[in-house]
Amino acid sequence: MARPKSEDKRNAIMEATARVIAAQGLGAPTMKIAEEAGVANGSLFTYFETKTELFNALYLELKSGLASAALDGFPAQADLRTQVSHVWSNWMDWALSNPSHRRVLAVLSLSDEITPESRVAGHKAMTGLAALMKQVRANGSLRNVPPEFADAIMNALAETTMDFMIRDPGNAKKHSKAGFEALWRAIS
Amino acid sequence: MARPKSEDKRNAIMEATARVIAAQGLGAPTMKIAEEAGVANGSLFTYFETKTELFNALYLELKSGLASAALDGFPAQADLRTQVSHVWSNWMDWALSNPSHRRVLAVLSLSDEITPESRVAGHKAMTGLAALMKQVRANGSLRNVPPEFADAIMNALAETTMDFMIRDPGNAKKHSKAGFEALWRAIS
Amino acid sequence: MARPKSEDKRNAIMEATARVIAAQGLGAPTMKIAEEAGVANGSLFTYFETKTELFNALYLELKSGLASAALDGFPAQADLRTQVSHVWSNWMDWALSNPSHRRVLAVLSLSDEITPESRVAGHKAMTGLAALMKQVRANGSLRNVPPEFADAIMNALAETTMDFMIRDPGNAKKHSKAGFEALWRAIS
Amino acid sequence: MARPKSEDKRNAIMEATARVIAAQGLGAPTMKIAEEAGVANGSLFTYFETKTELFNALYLELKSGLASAALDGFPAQADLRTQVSHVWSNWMDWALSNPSHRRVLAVLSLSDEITPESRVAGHKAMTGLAALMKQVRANGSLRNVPPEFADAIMNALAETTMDFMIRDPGNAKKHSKAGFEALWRAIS
DNA sequence: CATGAATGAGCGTTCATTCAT
DNA sequence: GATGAATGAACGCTCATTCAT
Repeated sequence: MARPKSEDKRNAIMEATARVIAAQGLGAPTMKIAEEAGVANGSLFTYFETKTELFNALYLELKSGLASAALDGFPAQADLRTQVSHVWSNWMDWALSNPSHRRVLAVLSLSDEITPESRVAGHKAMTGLAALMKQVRANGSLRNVPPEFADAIMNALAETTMDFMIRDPGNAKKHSKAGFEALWRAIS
Repeated sequence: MARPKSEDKRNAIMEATARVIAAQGLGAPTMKIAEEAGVANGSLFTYFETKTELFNALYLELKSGLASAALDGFPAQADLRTQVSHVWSNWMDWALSNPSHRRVLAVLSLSDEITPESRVAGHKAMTGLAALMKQVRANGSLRNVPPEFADAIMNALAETTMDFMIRDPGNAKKHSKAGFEALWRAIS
Repeated sequence: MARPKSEDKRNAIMEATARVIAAQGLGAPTMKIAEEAGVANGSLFTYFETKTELFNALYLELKSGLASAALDGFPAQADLRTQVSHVWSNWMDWALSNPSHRRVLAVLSLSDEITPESRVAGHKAMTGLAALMKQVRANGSLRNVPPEFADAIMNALAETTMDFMIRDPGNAKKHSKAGFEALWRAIS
Repeated sequence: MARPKSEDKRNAIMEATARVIAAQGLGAPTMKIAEEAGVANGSLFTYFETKTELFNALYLELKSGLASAALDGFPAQADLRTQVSHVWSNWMDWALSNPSHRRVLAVLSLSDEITPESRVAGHKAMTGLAALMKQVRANGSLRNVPPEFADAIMNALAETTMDFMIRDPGNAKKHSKAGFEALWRAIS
């Protein structure tokens, strides 16, 4: 499955997909995606065998982007609260500067076009975060719940907070702080 | 007055819709829904003028069902923590006994077929819960946060918890308790 | 095929049909016709077994109405030109006071829902006119053409003239006269 | 540039449309048209975005065909009667050799799927004829009548004559002559 | 490899007609 | 007989995917 000729074109298609999904939801026609990407509709299928494969690839790319943004400048030496807060801020910043990516990721996550394999791979991309969460759990109230549950709670609170920041960007800072405090109370 | 419109049939269609959405997501074909409901494809449109109308009706019904389940046996005299815990338990029970309803409600909530009017009506159905949440906010850490944010946090934690209960029903009780504790820490 | 209960209802349906065809052309849904007539959609089929039968009945009724209007006050003693002119005027008056009937008749005539039998019957209704036309032909330039041809020419010129009168009612009188003169020249 | 759109296929669709309309009237299903044309139902929409667009294109093509047939071999130097007679003959010949085209054109002209723009364009295609008609009017009895009225009369007589020629082809020549004489009397 | 025309299953919806009430 | 819900075949059109150029 060596990557085909033009990495550029592949990226163009992926970005176009994000744009079209943001605008029209799943059900985004491949024809419109191709047009938006500036390629012929048939060419799309040179890069992705099916629409489902394209969606899964996009899901993974967005998830990776999110994970790497979240860990950017991670303060390895700081105390736990600072570390979690750092990740939280990065996450919120990413959402605020890529609102449509955030929306697309939310929509894709809900879709059943995304295979279990992709979901697992998505979590793998979060490895760095996982380690952090592990510490959180070790020391906090979530000591006795499954790891995924703790992750999911963090994720859920983050998603909720992001939604509010995007909806009301004037108070983004405030919402981010409130969200973090709620998270910290929930998990610590 | 000829054959009257059958409430049974209407319900059958609604339930069939829930089942088909649960299985195939939005995009559920009206033809399959009709078949599943045991009526002719054309009959569906006797009860709901459009697919969108059907989806909105289902959204409202599920939302109302959830709300009334949540408030069932509400302990009006108890202290706040007990009240919230009661609602939480009801909610979890509902999800556990109607896992597909829960999934469908989540999917519909995300869809942009659901009109703003339906969303407002959906919130109206939650009036009882809203009053409870108001007290929670008044006394807790979410004092200074927009009401919708607080609601959304509660919702997010509930959804997350439900997912885990459904995924691992053997430990449902345990997950429910852990979820509630996290919630209570987050909001109180 | 004794006529069913209410002659009134039958007429109401017929008139409603004319109105709906005038507004929407053939393809007028039976449901809309029934509604317009103030009866249940199913009742329509008590009076007319099929939509086609209804259309044929309407065709005949309109044709008869036209024929009887055309012959109203026929000046049996007058000379030929006066007689033709009288019929012509009646015809034009009918069109002017029933423009929608005229339109519907035109549309129906073109449709292939109207059976050959109905067309023949339609001509029968014109018996009186036929006798007149026979005289015209006997004495004029159309001596050697088939009777139907002569009839058709008169019909065609009449239709054309009516269209212009309806389109430009301010000059109705003028158009009627011009049409008659053209007819008279063509046939005499 | 991949497979180019095939002019052949476009024509096949257009002709198939004419055939199906001739057989079943407007309401001709796109699926049947496609089948008749030997293409997949979806392909029809590669060539014509909507059924309406297809019908308008066909209308224009038929109208142009008629106009160019009518003016074929036009005797520019001859006297007026000869010129009109020439056009008349051409018209009748066209109808006789394309009876279904004629029927289809008649049906389409009546339909309200044909846009005003198409009608204007249709008239443009008739420019040559229009000039001829102008002379006819200038010198004849229709001097004081709106041009459209005169055109419509000519058209009506032509249609009537064609009908008879098609119905009774054995006497086509005779009918054509009789029709022309009636026309000439009417307009000269 | 890129292109875009070709394909045909599938969709939401309509509507003539039937039939239980 | 009147009613209007029930039926299911059709319809115009879309779109993921294939394939000739």
